[in-house]
Order: sequence, then structure tokens, then C-alpha cells
Amino acid sequence: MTDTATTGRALPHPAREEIRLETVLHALSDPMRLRIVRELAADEGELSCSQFDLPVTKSTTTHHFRVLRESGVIRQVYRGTAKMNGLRRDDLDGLFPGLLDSLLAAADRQAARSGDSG
Amino acid sequence: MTDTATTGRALPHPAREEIRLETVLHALSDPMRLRIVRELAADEGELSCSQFDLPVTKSTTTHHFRVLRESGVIRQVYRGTAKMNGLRRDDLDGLFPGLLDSLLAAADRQAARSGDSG
DNA sequence: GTCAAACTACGACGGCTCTCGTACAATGCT
DNA sequence: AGCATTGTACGAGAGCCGTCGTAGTTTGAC
Repeated sequence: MTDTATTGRALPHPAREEIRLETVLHALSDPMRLRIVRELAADEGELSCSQFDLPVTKSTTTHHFRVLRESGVIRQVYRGTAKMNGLRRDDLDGLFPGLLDSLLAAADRQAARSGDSG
Repeated sequence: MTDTATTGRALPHPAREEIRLETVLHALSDPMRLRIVRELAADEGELSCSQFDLPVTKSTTTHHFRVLRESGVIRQVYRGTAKMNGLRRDDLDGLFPGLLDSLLAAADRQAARSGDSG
């Protein structure tokens, strides 16, 4: 029992200045992770990992969330047994103004075109 | 001697509608390729492969240019023994409005911050 | 204390990627 | 024709990546 923030253990996040564009792009270049980020942006709040219904195992899901966190795209916080996820909008917008919105818009466009779920 | 366009053999390019966001992001997530794209954008014209002074062998350079072409980021045309490269601005802007500019701006910002060459 | 829920750690496997070196092909110039 | 320039093809090696399964940890509830 370590009382870090709300509850639980701490998770390593890169500082804003440590976020690298290449790493962000690599994180978003995976379909599963792009999907996660899109859902996260749509809900504009905090979602637990279990609220995502991805076609991969839980191990793989954990892996993708870690890649997103370590790249600086999302922030993760434990709350009870759940792990809440949120986009690092402030940091990304501060570092790369307009980039996140362009990326999300591009993903939306492609999803609309490809007939994926909006 | 096949008279395709200006001179020379044809190179396979994806059609505009075949360009996938994930593939583009993956192509740009490599430092060497991001660098190539930045130089290409700065010069806003056609550059031959040999005009790039990359810290890799020619074989590797060829590889990177192919990845960029097959992802739909650049267009390549033979002119004599040289291979001219140009950004597919029209197609990318048509598919993902604002994305390319945001990406280039982000890369510029990071380069300025990191003290790389502008 | 016990139990279920949520997530992690570790090892493994197949596949892709970046890199190189060497050998080769296409073009243009003399 | 001969030759230099430019870029390609092919194979190889090291490393990373996405995926899985199993076993384990942390937390909250009963």
C-alpha cells in the first residue's frame, strides 16, 4: 500500500521535453494503438484498459498501453485495480501544436472511407 | 531504352486511395526517413537520391527511399541515371488535410529544440 | 482471511526492419 | 565501344516488434 496519487504504484512517464516525434509516430503506426488513441480521444476522459474490446489478449493489450505511455501519447494512473488512461493532450499540443488534431482527423477520415466504425 | 515518362523504367506507386495512415506514420517514424522528407519539403522540388548526404550506405538509402515511395509519401521518377524524388503533397493533402504540414512543423520544432540542423 | 477482478512479468515464437557488402544493371558521355 | 555515375538486387546478420500463454501481483469486497 503506497499512497502515490489516488491509489497505488507509480508508472514511469516521459517528461514533456523528452517526448520524441519519431517515437510518437511509431506508437501510432500500429492499428491497435491507433484504435486505442481514437477511442480515448472520442471519450475525452479517462478509460480503464478493460473498457476496450480489442481483438488481442490481455497481455498484448498491456503491451500496447505501455508503448503508448512510454512514447508520451497517454498518461496512465492506477485507481484501485483498474488503470485509467488519458491522452496527454496538453503536452502534445504544447510540443507539436495541431499535430494530434490532424492525426485524429486523418484517422477519422480513413475510418469513414474504409467503412470502419466511426 | 523504354520511353515511359522522361526516361527509363517505371516504379510502382500506391494510388492515392491506397495510401494508409498507419503506413505513412510508420514510414515517418524512422529518423533517416523523416530527415529525407524534411529536406524534400524544404527544397520543394525534385531532388535526386545522391543529393542526400545520409550517414548510411547507398544500399540502405535505396531501402529508405523505397519505403517512402511504397507508403505513398514520395514520388520517384527516373531521369537519366538519376532518380528524382518529390513529396506527394497533393495526394497527402487530399487524403489527410493539414497532416503533412503539422508533421513537418512538428519535425521543425523538434529539430530547433534539439539543436539539430534546421 | 479468502476470493474475484484487473493488470503485469516473463519467456517464447515468427516476422519484420535496418544495416551492410558485393555484385549487377541502366544511363549518358567521350 | 568503353567507362564513370547512379542506383538496384540479393543475401545475411543483429535487433526489435506483435502476439500469445502461463503464472503472479495488487487491490477491493465479502
